[in-house]
Amino acid sequence: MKISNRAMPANYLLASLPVQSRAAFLASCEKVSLTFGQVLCESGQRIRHAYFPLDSFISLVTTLADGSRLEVGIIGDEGMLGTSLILGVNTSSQHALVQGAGTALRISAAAFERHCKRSIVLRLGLSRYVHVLMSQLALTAGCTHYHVVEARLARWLLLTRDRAHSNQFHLTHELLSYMLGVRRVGITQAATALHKRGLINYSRGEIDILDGNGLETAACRCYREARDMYEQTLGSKHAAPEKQLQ
Amino acid sequence: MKISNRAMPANYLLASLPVQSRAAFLASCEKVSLTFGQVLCESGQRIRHAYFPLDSFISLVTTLADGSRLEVGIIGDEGMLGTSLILGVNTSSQHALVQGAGTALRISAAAFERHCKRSIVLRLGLSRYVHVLMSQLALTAGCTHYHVVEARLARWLLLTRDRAHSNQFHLTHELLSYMLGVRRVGITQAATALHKRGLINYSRGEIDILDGNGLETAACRCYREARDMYEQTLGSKHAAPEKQLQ
DNA sequence: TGATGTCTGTTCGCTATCGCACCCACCATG
DNA sequence: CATGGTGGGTGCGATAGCGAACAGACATCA
Repeated sequence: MKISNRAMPANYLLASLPVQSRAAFLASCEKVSLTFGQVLCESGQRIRHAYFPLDSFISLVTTLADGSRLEVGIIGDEGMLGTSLILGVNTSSQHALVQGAGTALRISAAAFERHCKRSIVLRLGLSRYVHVLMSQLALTAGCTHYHVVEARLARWLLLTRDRAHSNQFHLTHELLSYMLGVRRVGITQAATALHKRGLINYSRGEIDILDGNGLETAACRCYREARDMYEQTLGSKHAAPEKQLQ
Repeated sequence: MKISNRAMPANYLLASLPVQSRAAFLASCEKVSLTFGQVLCESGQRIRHAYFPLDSFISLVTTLADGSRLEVGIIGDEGMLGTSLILGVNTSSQHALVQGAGTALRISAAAFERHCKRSIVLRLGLSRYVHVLMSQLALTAGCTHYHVVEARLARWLLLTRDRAHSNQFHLTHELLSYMLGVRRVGITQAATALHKRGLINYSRGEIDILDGNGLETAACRCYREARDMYEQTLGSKHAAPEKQLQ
């Protein structure tokens, strides 16, 4: 039952909210373009806006005291950035940077908090996503610890594909190594292995997924698990999303 | 300004809530004893109760599709188990098992949700803890990935000490290896190293921290960071906690 | 056409951790 | 006092990933 009409990008988290609570909320949003590499919020800093990606996607990166960094989450049109605001906290504890350029709906922190206060169904709907994000954080912690780079890379490429809505996207090995917390050489080796198995192609930063199913087999099952968890909690992204402004 | 009166154990998360919202809440709670190894909720199962440890503490364990397990959080009298309920979700995504026997305040899921609905300050106070927990999940993901077993073990012992309120507690290498996701032998080696440096003693499961400050030096800075984050968001545990029932 | 910068591939020695197997020390119990 | 269970120590080869350095391939721009 996959609906393939991508002519009008939408945010499925917003689309999953009840109609009556959505109109007023959308009126406070503005559509913005996000450029690759843009930093939307920094760890420890005040959150100025919440973002609901439409066709962009955003990495959540945690920074340790010794400076090491690791991507712990990725947010596309299935989610939102700025969940802390739902919890009544207006500082972020992670960096957020744009991995895939595109558009997003943006709302100021103040307006967002106001809407959350006013509409219980809105807050509850978004709270469910906070729960999903927490579960995914825990899952990712385990995955990062136990699984080899090749499987993690495959998983990451699938996550990106789902959010980019395309089998092709731009990503250098350098950047991937940063996301997965390994050396660039480690990515090159894993990517070479996936390439030899005919699953992907890449050249100078242009990655092309040739065999999505094969890639899913190469990935750890964490990919499926995270996806299933989302659908169990928030319903299938593709189950007749209601029409949405913008 | 450390208050050392431990005669009447209290849960500091509850103590941090405004007085007026607390009385009714506490009336719905009952004091229960938790025994070592008890499973309080299972991944994917319905949550029956929320728990606020008094002198017990609880491990949050994530399970991957391939069966590997990893502890991703530890909950003592600074927090609570069952945060999903605050988010309007009544299934847990992690296992929770009792690491340190003792007492806790328990409240049924239904009553908990009712109180959250009624009292905004209650919900907001607990929501801040959800934020802390999320931040700690992200931190732990990075720590687990980058830091060596010895530093992680030191951190874990300090976390446990804080929650057990004692420099001595019972924990076998076997169990520690399970928590940290490494071989038992890996723990033995790390523990031997810490022992040789005069930081800890242990024998047949009885662990004794000899030099807390030294152990903190041996641990990665993630320990301090997590602690600081808690205090920044929820205030110091030891800043004159108001008197509390039970 | 050449110069420079970006992206990818390869190699080498090194370390942390793994998996497995076995042994020893201590304790409780019959 | 014998026995079995639990907790801890040691040793060995295997391996995933690290750090560093270098080389080639391609693109852009002067």
